[in-house]
Amino acid sequence: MIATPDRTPLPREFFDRPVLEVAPELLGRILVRTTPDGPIALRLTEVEAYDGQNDPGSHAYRGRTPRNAVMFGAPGHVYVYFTYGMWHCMNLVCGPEGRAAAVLLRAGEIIEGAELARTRRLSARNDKELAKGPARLATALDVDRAQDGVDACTAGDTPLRMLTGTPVPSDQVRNGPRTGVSGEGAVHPWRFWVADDPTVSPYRAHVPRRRRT
DNA sequence: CTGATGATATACT
DNA sequence: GTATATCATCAGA
Repeated sequence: MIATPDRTPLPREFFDRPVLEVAPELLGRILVRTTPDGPIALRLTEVEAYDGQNDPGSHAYRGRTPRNAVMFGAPGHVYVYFTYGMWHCMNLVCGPEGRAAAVLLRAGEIIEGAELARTRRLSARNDKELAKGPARLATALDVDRAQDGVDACTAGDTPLRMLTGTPVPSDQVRNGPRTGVSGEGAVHPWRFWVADDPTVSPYRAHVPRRRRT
């Protein structure tokens, strides 16, 4: 039989721990996005850990900027960045204030509100592709810089909330190098995903782009 | 299936 | 000026 997912919000203490502990435990949790048209719920299947303290791959590695300021704040808040001139990606801040660690939400399964997600993901050929990739996930959930800094742990009228869901047993968690990360940051196997899950994004090693003519 | 390309904000040299 | 925590689309095998 299939257990009913726990709809209790994740407490802030869950996020106030080392990011490498939090990241694998986020798999199987449920992210709820409240929109004017109704809720969209996503079961997380793939994440990556970024640690601003020691990690050259992290946006916070070289210090605070207007873009990454939320990473330096309290755990359990949402950090959203805009990249490649077109896309948004969504993170959850971990560790104590000042630590600047976060988990990038890379992929998931839409378990509620798929009809709303489809209207924002017209190029998706099936529902497994709705949130297969970090920018696709943010697009499907209608997340952009307007949600930067939102608290995902409060019970009020928040646009985004993390619920307990059904944690994935550790023997079902796989890990490997992070996608698209270059240099020394690429050696860390800090990408975590659910074994054999069809909504996990394909791995792509980082390739520097040749410059335009 | 693979590889090339354009879209161009943000941070950095 | 160059690189990037990406994706959609196209050409070709």
